[in-house]
Amino acid sequence: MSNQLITPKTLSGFMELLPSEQMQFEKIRAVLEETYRLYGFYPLDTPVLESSDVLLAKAGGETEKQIYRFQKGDNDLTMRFDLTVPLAKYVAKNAGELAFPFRRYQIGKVYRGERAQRGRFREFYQSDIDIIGDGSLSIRNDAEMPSIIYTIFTKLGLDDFVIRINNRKILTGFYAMLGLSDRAAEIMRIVDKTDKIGREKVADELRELGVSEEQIGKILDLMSLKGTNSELLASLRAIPSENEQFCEGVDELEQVIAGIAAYGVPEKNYSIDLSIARGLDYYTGTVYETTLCRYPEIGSVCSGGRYDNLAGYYTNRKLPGVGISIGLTRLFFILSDRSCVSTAFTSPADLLVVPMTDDPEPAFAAGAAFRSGGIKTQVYLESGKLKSKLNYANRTGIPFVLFIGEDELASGKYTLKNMDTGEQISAEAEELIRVIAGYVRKKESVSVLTADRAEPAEG
RNA sequence: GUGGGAUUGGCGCAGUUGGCUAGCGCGUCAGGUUGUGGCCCUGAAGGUCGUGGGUUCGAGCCCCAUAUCUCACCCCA
Repeated sequence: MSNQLITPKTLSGFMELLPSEQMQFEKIRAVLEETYRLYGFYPLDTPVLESSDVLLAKAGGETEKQIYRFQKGDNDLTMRFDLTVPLAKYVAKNAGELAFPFRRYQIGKVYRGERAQRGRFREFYQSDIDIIGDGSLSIRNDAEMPSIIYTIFTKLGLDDFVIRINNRKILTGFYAMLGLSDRAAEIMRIVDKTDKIGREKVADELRELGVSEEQIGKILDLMSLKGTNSELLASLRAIPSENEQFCEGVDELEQVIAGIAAYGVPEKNYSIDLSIARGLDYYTGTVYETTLCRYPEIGSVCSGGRYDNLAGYYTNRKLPGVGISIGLTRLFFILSDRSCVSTAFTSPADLLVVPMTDDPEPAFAAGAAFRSGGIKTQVYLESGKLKSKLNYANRTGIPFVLFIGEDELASGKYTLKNMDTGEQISAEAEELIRVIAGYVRKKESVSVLTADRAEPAEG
């Protein structure tokens, strides 16, 4: 009979969590969501499936190979591979109904049919915010994005991160000045890999592309400019250029950097980095990439940028936007892998009501009373030994158990046991609610992450 | 798509140059303790060693094939 069983398995590249891990994940997710709301973004939920012609309007090359696409009847369907393209469609479709600038956040699963790898998933959460303008959108929005990221990461308990910022106009303008406009996109893709493969290999790849030694030298010199943000801006200013795009890029970058400072983001958490370019080619100006300093090898956990014409595939209306996307699944994976996520307080409830008599009704009444007092309450409904009931509270981490037996029914008071301390008190519901609420509040005030104290595990 | 590693009770692993009844830790269940958990002690259940062939007196171990997982490359969150 056992040979007829089907092995319970989860597909490679699909993350599935145990209950306490899921609680941790949800806590992080809640921080993101709260923060987005705090900054005045609308929630948005678009379908996981879209018509292929809609989703693949801009795709091509590598992207297309990694897409989940299939036929159902006469429909050609594709699973979304990011949240930005569906947003572009949504805004184009509903432009008449929306108030611009349109600010939305979306936390949702996306799908990429690439080979799974450490920290790389086929199904993963992206957590996006974007601001879309009608006709135009102030560059100041480009400065707001990093400030939101800063707020979120700080709330999570991370402080050792850098939001790296560049502007693609600087790169495209610069490459144009070198007479390399025709290969700008490829050059950016290569340059973007510097962190990973190093200067030498970047030079090799550029050489293969047919870029001359002199040009390579200049490209490498530009991207390896070092210094503080103001020093870097000064260096850029010092580059003699008549190229309009280049100058515009430097202007924009300067405004964005000034804006981020004005938003109160500490200097150590953001910096100009002329080597980041982003692979996706819909970015037209500001680009961001965020790395955790303790874990540089995992790459970017959050990236995005400015796109002037993403909705251009769907409408003639000009709808420029700027957005940023947190790779929530990857962020969670790496943080819990490094034991940085606090395992404290992942229980689904604050109170477990345990009936000690055959009559469950007093327990139901107690459950209702504590819930209306704001206490997350479960009533234990199974028969069995007290030992296994208490053990259930242990396993799930429920911090309080309420006993309702002969004694309690006779006295009209409940017995409340604190599972951490073992301490028991006897009182009426109202008082016990205060005790539980106070205890729970204290426990919940602990930061979601313990990253600051954790040593990065070497592997 | 290209390379490397792995697959042994629910989970994590050990298993020597091929040799008796395949072990360990965690977990589960029962008891020690019938309204008081975690710790401890005792005991029990649970395995066709991924699958299919082959070599051998004998295979968890060697050979071939295959599946799945995993790490890395490409690309990306």
